[in-house]
Amino acid sequence: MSADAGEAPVVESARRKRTRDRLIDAAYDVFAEHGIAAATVEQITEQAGFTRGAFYSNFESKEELFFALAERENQVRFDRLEAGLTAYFPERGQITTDQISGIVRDFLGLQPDNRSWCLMQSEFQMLALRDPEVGKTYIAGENRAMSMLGARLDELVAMVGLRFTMDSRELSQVLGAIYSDGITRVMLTGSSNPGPDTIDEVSDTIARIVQAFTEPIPA
Amino acid sequence: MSADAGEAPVVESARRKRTRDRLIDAAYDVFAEHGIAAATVEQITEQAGFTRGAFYSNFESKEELFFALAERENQVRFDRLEAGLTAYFPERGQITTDQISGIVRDFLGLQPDNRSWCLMQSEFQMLALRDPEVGKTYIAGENRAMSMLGARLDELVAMVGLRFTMDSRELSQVLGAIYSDGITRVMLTGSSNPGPDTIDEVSDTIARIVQAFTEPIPA
DNA sequence: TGTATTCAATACACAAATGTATTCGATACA
DNA sequence: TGTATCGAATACATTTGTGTATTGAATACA
Repeated sequence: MSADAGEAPVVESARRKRTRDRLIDAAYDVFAEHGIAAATVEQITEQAGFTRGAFYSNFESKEELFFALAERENQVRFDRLEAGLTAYFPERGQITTDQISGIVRDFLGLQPDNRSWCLMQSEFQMLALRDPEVGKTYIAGENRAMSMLGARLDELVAMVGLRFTMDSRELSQVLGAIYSDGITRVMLTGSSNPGPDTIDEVSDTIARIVQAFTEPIPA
Repeated sequence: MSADAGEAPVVESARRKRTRDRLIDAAYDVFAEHGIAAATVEQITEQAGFTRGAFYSNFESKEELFFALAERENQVRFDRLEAGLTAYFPERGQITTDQISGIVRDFLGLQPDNRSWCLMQSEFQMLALRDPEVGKTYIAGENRAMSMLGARLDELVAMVGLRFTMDSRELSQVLGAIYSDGITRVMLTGSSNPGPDTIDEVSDTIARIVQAFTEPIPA
């Protein structure tokens, strides 16, 4: 025990941070391909170009690594959604509901990297369903995202002289559910099936629901 | 090799069927608790009151056991949904949209055993996302259910002089997505949180959407 | 009742993954 | 430049799960 024991180790070296980040990147790929439960520590460290020593020196467990991954990516997605929503409705003034449909289509179609992220979300949800502690964290993230989305949508439709006839948070939840369900179906039918499940169809459905619960602001 | 080799073993003994069924029952519990990947053959057979010998004598792999489970339960759920839908709208004649809301609430609230089934559905979906062959099977089941639901809903609203303003299959998909998302949230907030996520709220949302996309049949 | 067959139990050999104790090289710092 | 520290590599012991080969009890059948 040194003289200044008890002092919290506030700094993490740059080297350590790089290693952790590379492990998280690798875990993203490996978890997406095999799932958290089936993924091995060896696979992750190999993908990252390390041996297992690096893992155990940086994380307690696979789960801890997953939560670090989820937190990082959740924040990235949250910020991107918020920024994207703002960027798409920059100018005040009149806008038609048809234009809104087009915007929804564009916006959703542009979301990159959906496959791995969707798989991570599902993994997270499964953990949440099986462990109440994880459940709290998961729900907190969901609520944060839905509240932000609801508030943003309120602002945005107000800009074009409209308002929602359903609570915007409830509507956000509905749209989120349809979106998740939709992209899952798109991924599943994917290249093998040029059938009716496309991102455009999902966008259309979302636009139709938005339209059904929107009305002009009375004067 | 006996004289009549090459003859297909058409019958499965009653004993064998009982063993398989007990293993499937046990797998339902074990998969729900730990997930397919984390579940061990030992856990399943122990839960069923067998040793691993019984498993390897009846199934090739955990996955084969899961597909047997999924097929059995999928059929049960499908039949129950179809029967339930019919039972709830038995008589022709006028009915108000408020009554429809009540019926939706009742009907959804009554679905038993949601927790394990939802977990199995999620597990199935994850397998489907990672394996195209499984994906085809999964999508086929989904499409079958949604088509049935859409057709049933068409009949039912027609009975009370209404029709949908959205394709009934698309609407079914929307309602299904909201329902899945909703019960997941209910399970997650569950007993720990008497907040806004209740089965009643989910039912209300569904009823509101049905209402928004329903109109009287013009004379 | 005796015989054949079926099927789960048992025992064993093997593979895979884990976690820890230790080593050793690289970086920081004096 | 020398020394201390940090962090990843390595080696090893252990655990855990798998799959198969064999056994033996129960059931079917004559």
